[in-house]
Amino acid sequence: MSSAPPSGRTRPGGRTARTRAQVLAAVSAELAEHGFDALTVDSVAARSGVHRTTVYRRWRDVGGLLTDLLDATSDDDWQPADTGSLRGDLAALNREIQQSLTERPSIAAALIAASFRSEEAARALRRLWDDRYGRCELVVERAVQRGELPPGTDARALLVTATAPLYHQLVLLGTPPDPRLPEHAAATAALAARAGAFTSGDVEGE
Amino acid sequence: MSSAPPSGRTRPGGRTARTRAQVLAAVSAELAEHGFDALTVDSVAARSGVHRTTVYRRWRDVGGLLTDLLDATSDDDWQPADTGSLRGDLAALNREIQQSLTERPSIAAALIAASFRSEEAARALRRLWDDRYGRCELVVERAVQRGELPPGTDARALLVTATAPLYHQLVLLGTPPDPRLPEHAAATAALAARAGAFTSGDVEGE
DNA sequence: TCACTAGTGCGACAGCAGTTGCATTAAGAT
DNA sequence: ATCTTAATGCAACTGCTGTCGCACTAGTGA
Repeated sequence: MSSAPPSGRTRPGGRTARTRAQVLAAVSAELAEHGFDALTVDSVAARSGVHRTTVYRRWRDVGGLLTDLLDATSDDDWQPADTGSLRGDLAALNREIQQSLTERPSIAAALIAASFRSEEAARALRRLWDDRYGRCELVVERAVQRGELPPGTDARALLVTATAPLYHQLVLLGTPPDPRLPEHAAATAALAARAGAFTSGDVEGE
Repeated sequence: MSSAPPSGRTRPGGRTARTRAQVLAAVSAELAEHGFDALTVDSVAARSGVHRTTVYRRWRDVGGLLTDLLDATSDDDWQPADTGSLRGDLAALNREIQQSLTERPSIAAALIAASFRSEEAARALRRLWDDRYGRCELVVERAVQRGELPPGTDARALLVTATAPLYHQLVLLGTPPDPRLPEHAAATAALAARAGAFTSGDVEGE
């Protein structure tokens, strides 16, 4: 998961690396100044000093640029916070999500927008989410070990339920960010999970 | 909320109405045959037999076309199902949402995609959601009257929590539709709501 | 130091999106 | 029937996106 598709003996040396650095810096700067809507391959190329054709060849489109920027800036040893309680862990996670969707410039928000135009961006985003949700399953495992949750809890379903309201409000509904929403969504999901809502597909009261 | 912006004495008679019908039919057909990605103003114009310029003038862009199609096909007297229980009502609502996002062609999915390119589509979509969520508050009121929920329950927050997992899974995460998800998300939200998770901002255990 | 070639620069090109000015048609009013 | 003008048709234009062939630069290995 590094930069662009290799084609045989790649040559990651001086100039190539410099080109990539210049282009990614330009993407970041354009994103900060004009936002995602104004982000075009041409503007990035002009700003970076690299030729249009080179950008098109190596990154294909705006989605490719954002994907590479994401790979370059993401820390590969990310792990969920350990606050000692399921609710606290989920709240911390939700705060991170709200932060990443609200900050300016938001690479996450830009990537989501780009995923509707670029198949590469869509795949990159799904890989990212799959990776993150996978790591977060640890949160659920810890809660089970603490006896907070029943064994057999569907970690992925719980995590999606806890985080979905944030994405829905901020990305789709376009609601202004509510500082209490991360905690509230976490608390709600934790409450339902404790009641066994994510265990063996059956919900209390069914 | 009818068709296009009027500019004085509008003239909704024969030819204008015929043009609109032809264009909307073409949008629907293009959407069905080639999907949203291939939906361009030009292709719609060509198929409808109406001139490019006319489409650009009356609908501005793809978002405007989808907005008008939505207005034309939406029933203004929609109301949530009354199944006798909160959980049942939410499940029915979620089934409708899953249906609208999964059917081919999905105007809803296309409109969501378009909302990232067209400001008009974005506003139309938010109006639609605001309208729907507003009508669905009735579901929560009924539940309160039945004694299923505590008074003072935040209807909008509950509804968003109940429906968010569907949008998140289907639209953002790109997960294939799970036939049990509508019921499960509804049951989870109903469970949390009964425990007071959406009452006066405080959650049980805080 | 030298040869090989991946990567880049460059210009030209096709194609689509969206706009503008003007001519034409037809809806609605008298 | 006649007039007014909203709505449409038409053609030309700008600007942006993405591609292609060719020349050239500079890593990389010998």
